[in-house]
This record gives sequence, structure tokens and C-alpha cells, in this order.
Amino acid sequence: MNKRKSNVPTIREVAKLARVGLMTVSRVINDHPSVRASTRKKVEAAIAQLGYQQNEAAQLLKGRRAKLIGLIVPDLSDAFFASCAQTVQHIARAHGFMTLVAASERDPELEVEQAELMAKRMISGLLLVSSIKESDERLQRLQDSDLPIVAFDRPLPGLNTDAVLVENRAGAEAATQHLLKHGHQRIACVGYDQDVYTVRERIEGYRYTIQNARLKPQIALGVKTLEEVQAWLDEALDSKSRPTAIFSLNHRTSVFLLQALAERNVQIPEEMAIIGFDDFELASVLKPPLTTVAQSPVELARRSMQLLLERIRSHKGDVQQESAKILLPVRLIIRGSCGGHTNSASAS
Amino acid sequence: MNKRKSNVPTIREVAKLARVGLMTVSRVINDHPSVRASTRKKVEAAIAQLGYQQNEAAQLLKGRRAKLIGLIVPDLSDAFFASCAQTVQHIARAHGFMTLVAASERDPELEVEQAELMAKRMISGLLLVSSIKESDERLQRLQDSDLPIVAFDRPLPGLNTDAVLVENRAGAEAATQHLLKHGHQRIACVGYDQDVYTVRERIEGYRYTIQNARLKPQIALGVKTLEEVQAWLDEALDSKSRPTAIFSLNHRTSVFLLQALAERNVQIPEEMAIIGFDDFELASVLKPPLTTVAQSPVELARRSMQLLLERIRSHKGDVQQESAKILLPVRLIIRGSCGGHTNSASAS
DNA sequence: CTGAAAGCGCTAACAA
DNA sequence: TTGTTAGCGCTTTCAG
Repeated sequence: MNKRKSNVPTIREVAKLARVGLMTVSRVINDHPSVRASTRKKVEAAIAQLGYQQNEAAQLLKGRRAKLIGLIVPDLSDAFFASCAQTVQHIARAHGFMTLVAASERDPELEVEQAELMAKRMISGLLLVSSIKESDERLQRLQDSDLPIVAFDRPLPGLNTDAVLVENRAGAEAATQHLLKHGHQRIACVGYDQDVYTVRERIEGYRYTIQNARLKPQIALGVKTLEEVQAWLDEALDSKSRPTAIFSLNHRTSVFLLQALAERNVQIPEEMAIIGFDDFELASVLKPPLTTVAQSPVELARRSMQLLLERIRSHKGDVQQESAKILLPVRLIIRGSCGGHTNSASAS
Repeated sequence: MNKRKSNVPTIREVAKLARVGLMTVSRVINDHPSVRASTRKKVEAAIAQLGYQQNEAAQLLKGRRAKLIGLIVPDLSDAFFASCAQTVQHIARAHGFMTLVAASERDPELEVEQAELMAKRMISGLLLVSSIKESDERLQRLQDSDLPIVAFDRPLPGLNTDAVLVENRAGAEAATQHLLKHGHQRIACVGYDQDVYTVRERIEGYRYTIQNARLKPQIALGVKTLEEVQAWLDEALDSKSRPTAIFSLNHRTSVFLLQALAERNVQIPEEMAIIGFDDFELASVLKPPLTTVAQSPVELARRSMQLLLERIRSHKGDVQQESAKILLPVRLIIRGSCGGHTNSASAS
């Protein structure tokens, strides 16, 4: 019946209905100023009547960017990054963008590859929690090709991008201070992934505070499985300098540590005080509830998107501003695992 | 210097270099059979030399689908769906697809809208955890337009799509049976979101088992905040038919319940046995460790992607097969919160 | 302020 | 087996 196979209206049909040329319709769509108001009205009516919608593929072919933003995180199933993804997607939608996601699985090669694939899809901007260790020229090229990039949670080595980071160091200092205030003298610190920026910063915060108090740091790194935590703990408990408090650098380590301590019937906080970096839903349900340093993934994502959207907007203006650096505060949430009081305070 | 602004090679340049026509290159790319081997070699060499890559926008314009799959879940920050997203994205990548994600925020309208936007982007297939309550004609239209759709976790009312579901009912029956086996006579059941398929099924499983045992179901629904759980619990504890065991229908409810019980110093499992639907990372770290009915989001996502990829592949063959329905088993993970033994067994 | 022509990179349909 | 022609829907010239 119909001559058209699919009834998706094109700019051409709108033009015909409105009795104007193609270009006029195009101008109306892209609200170009030089269209007479009356003409615009006609065209808009036709657009409404036909339910016309732009065909993005055609625009892409003409060199426009897609209404798409890319998000790359190490692991989408990690509660922290999942929360970021949710927020990013939400804000993107509110601004007419859809979200392309990828997990880098902590592999720099995979990360760059995904970034390039996204760039080929003409995303308008890229949000990146990077696992890259050193300056990467392929990413550099992406940025040079005028793709707005915002790094969050971790900086992007070598590239001068906008970045939204968290006060890891101040958080670790606050955590360590908190333990000192409770009178602890032998405070250990466990974690893994010490080549990740965030963890390195936390270690520095710990080390600085401990040394300032003229105490000796006890740092156990690369402790990433339950078995390794158990082994380390056994050794620590038996050592002559047995710690009376432990600062856990990762959520994972915290969980394993609690499990290992429970197995060994070590009473928290009496025999061992515990404080963990990264808050989590069940921290308050544990017995005793765990004192933590909390970051806000929602805030992190929100600020990052904000920067990215600004970049995208101002992009056409080509004004090469300074790259923005935002440092978000953390909160020390005092619960029961270090003994004592139970109020919470800002750390930084 | 360069006449070309950007040095992305096109099919045309490949043709020139290989000294063949455009179409030959196109044929090689789409491995059309009728190309002489020697010609193909030449073209492939040229492609390699130039580092040619297809321009998807141009293909889209010619009516092809994008190497994109869409994923819509209620909430990306939910650990369960986050895990699904991670798996989906991983498998998609292995098959050359990128992933477009959206959270429906449990809003059917938003869900359909996002699905339509994805369809407009010419995704090759859609994975959907639907919040839709009744047959929706806009989704129907998407399916009619030949977009492969796979529903998972929840069926898609009215549409005859492939679906991967979980044995919610059998899981609830197993949970209830487990409590019965421990001698409980007054078993309550709390949850919310009873208009969600999965929860309805769980309630049915509970009700069926309880009634079969000639006991009286005690079902509390719509209990979704900590306050509501507390209020309900206070009432239940004081009631003349005070339950000795509680089956929690959601992860959220389980958490609140544990918290409320802890506040009231109700001993688990002595004074109250607890079993929760949905396993979670910290279930084994709690005191006592929580007995749960576990589903596997990874398996759910894996099977769904498998179905979707098959659909996409066989799509061209246009053979309208029956829609597949897969029902995944759950596992009862017996820990300490019901007392007694501590081994785990398959439920279905 | 408006429109006609040219072409973005690719492929379907036809010719050769 | 190969190449030529004609668009897909849009925007960027450049004329009116």
C-alpha cells in the first residue's frame, strides 16, 4: 500500500508539508537565527504533525557528535562504581544523553581500547575511572581529537584533563588520628592494590600521621584474599608488636578482616579496634557497627558529570580553559568498632 | 598540509590503493562470497596498510543495525542488577557489541521511553528487567519492528519474548520448608513491592507451603523502610501469635529486619529464626551468618545474553522460532540464622 | 531570509 | 567476478 516501507518521517517530508525548502527545516531544527518567525511556526507545525525526529546517523555522517556519553570503570559490579554508574546515567538522561558503559577490568589495554571504540562512536564526552599507570599516547590522541574527558576517583597520568578526586589522604589521616585519640600505639594498616592511586594516597595519609605521632608504621600490602588476610592476621596477633588497632584500606579487606577476626574470637573493639576506608550499606548492621571513612560515589559522579557537561557545552566555543581539579571531602563515620562515642564528623 | 582534514581512511581510499572498485572493497568487508581470492588478498592488504575501519554511521544510514545492545534495569546501583550489568557488558564485548545502559527507576513510562530511544539508535537487541505491569503497545511495536528482546528476572506482560526467570516460587517453598523442618509453627513473611513479579511468586511459594502444613500464613507487605519494619516487628513481637521465625522476601527487608532485631536484643536464632531471599556478600560475616535463598545474577545475565545473541544471529534467517523460556534454579544457603546444621543444598 | 546543489561513507541494484 | 549508479537523511556551501 504505502510507497514508503517505514513511515519514519524525514526532513524532506516536513519540508513538503510546510511548503518550504529542506534547508529551512534544517535551520528550524538547529535553531539557526535567520528564519522568519512565521516560517518557523509553519515548520514547527509540520514537525509536530508528522512527529518528525532527527536521524542521528545522518548527522553523525556529517561530523556531529552523538548524544552519547561514555563511562568506563574498573568493575560495574563493585557497589561503589555501580553507584557512580547509576548517577551518571541519571544525569546524562536528564540532559538528553544516553550512556555507553564499559568495564575495564583493571586492564589499561582494555580500557584504552574501549575508550577508542567509544570515540569511534562519536560520543560527546568520556568519563573515566582509569587503571592506567603511565602516560598513554592513545588516550592523548583521543583528547587531542577534541573529545572532552573527565577523570574521576583517580587522576589520568600524563593527561591534563578535568579530574574529580576524593580526599583519600585526609581521610586516612582522620582515620589514623581517630585511633590515636583512642590511645592506640600499635596501629597496623592492611590493604592491597598499592599501585592504585587511591590506595597509595591512603597509605601516605596513614604513614604521615603515624610518623607524626612518633610511632612506627606497620603496613601490610598485597593482602587481597581471605586466606592472605587470615595468614597476616595470625602473624600479627602473635607478634611481639601485636597491634591493638587496624586501619583497613579497602572495603574488601575490611570484610575479610572482620571475618578472620570473628573466626579467631578476637573481640572488637576490646581486643582490636577496627576502622575501614569506604562505607557500605551493612556497616551499621554489623556487631559492632563498623567505623568507616565514607566517600560519596553519588557526589563523585555528580560533580564529574557536571564538569563533563560544561566541557561539552563550551566545546564549540573552543575556549581552551584550564582543566578543573575538584577534591571531594570524606566523612569519618564513627560507629562502634573503635569503642567510645558514636557521633559522626566531617574529616577535612 | 594534508588535503584531508582527518586522516580516517574510507572505503574509497582502500579501493584506490588496491586498484579495484568501491564495491569490491565493500564485498570483502562484508565477506560476500563472489570475490576472487586474489582480489580479496589485494583488498585485505590495502585495508591493513591503511588501517581502514568501517564507519558505522554510514551503515546505519543504509539501514543496518548498530553493534550495540541495550540494557534496561530498574536500578544500576542495586548490587544484583549491577552484577547483571557487569556480566552483560562483558559478554557483549566478547561478541563485538558495546552496551547502552539505562535505569528505569521502576517507572514503566521511563522504561518504555528509554527502550524507544535505544531502538532509535538501532541497537541490535534489548535486554530488559521490566517494571511494566500490563501489556504495553509501544513495546509491542518495538518487537514488531523486529528488535530482538529478551526479558530477564521478570517476564514482560503481554509480549511473547524470550525470558530468563528464576525459580522464585521453589526458592520460597524451600525457605519455608527449611523453617518448618526446624519445628517452627508461626512463620511470618515480610516484604514489599508485592506488585513485582518476583515478590509475588515468592509470596505464593510461602503461602502454598504454609497452608500445606495446615498453618496460618502471616504476611506483611508494603514494609519497605526501616521504620516500617520496626513498627511491624514491635507489633509482631507483642502479638499473641508472636512468630518464631521470619522469612524476608527482599534483601532490603532482611537488612532492616536484622537491624531492628538487634536493636530489640532479640537473639537469632534462639528467639527468632531468620531466612532471607537474596544472598549478599556480607551474609556470612553477620553474627549469626544469615541463611539465604541465593540467585545468581551472573548466570541470569549470561543466559539472557546467550538467548539474545542467538536471536540476533538468527534474525536475518527470519525464522520466527518459539520464544524460549528459561527457569534458573536457586540455592538455599544454610548458615546460622535458623539454628542447626550448616551445609548448603540445591533447592529445586 | 530562503533554497538548490553537493556530498558525508556506505551498500543495494543493476550492468558489464 | 567486478564496477557503476543512485541514494540513505542530513548539513554545509553558495546563490538567489
